[in-house]
Amino acid sequence: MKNSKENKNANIYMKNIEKLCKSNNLKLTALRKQVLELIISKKGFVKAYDLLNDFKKIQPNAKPPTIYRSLDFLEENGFIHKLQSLNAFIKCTHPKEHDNCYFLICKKCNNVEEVCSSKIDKVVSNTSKEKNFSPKNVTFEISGICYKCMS
Amino acid sequence: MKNSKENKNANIYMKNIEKLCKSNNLKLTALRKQVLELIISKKGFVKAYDLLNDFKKIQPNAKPPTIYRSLDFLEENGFIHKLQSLNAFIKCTHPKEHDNCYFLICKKCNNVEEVCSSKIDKVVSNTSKEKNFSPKNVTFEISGICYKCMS
DNA sequence: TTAAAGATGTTATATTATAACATAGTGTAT
DNA sequence: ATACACTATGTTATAATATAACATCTTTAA
Repeated sequence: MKNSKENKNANIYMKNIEKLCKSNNLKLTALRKQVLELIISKKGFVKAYDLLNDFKKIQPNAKPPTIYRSLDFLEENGFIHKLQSLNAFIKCTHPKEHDNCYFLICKKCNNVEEVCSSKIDKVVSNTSKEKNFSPKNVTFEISGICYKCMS
Repeated sequence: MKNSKENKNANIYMKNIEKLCKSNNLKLTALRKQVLELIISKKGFVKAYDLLNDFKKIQPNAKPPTIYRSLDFLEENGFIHKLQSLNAFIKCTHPKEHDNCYFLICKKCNNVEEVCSSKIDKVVSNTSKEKNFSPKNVTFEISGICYKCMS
């Protein structure tokens, strides 16, 4: 029951990705799609080499570049994010809706909450303006303990 | 002339670190001090293995753990920061003055500006409160183009 | 239909980081 | 001063993360 619900959500998610790729003229190849499906099938973040091992079940002779190239494509286009403080990857919860996403990472349960906040956006742009800086990418990751893990 | 000024600044910086270690009961061993001196002698950030190569000029049989352990000590105690998006390290411009530091990283000239801003602190604490999250470490790195590199 | 561009396959290697255990130094209670 | 515990460092090995370089296949557009 729970699984079928998750599958349904995953299907909806993938349909959306396909639509976005079509409208943005992006090539969601079989490989890239399979890699993304593996990523979204995970509860939380995933490490590149774990992904590679998973992927080898589909395609036994997959190699690191297989995965890293797909990760590059998916990240460049905002379908996944790299968590820099963990060297890990996680799906974007709302691809193509805006630019930067921020993360709360629980050290205990490893849950990652994606936060999208105009307040943070503003702080980024204000800080940049003050410093005469032209921002391109923002890494904003707060690690700590989530409410579920606080006793 | 310029060099002697830099040496003087480095000396002042190290005196401050020594004072802080004394008052905080931290062991600034010869090794740790030499590693920190190498880091502060760099204009910007430094990669661990570059540091190791530099350090080998002093101590030819230095190994990765030599460096990483010192980096751990220096980071834990707030004397240096790790730039997560670059896998690199940089001295803290004002050690022990507060908790979190934020960075503007220029992709062109590789200059890194450390930013300490109560506005950012507030956004971190407000975001955390909203999400019932207890923050421990903050990674906040904006990469882009600095004003000197804008044409 | 064919040249160019893009995607994937494949081998090899670069880069970043830590585990595990041995040895040496330091502080402290006796 | 001695012996113990603790911390730091030395050393070997390897784990974990990521990319370079080149070959081949596919797609696209002229």
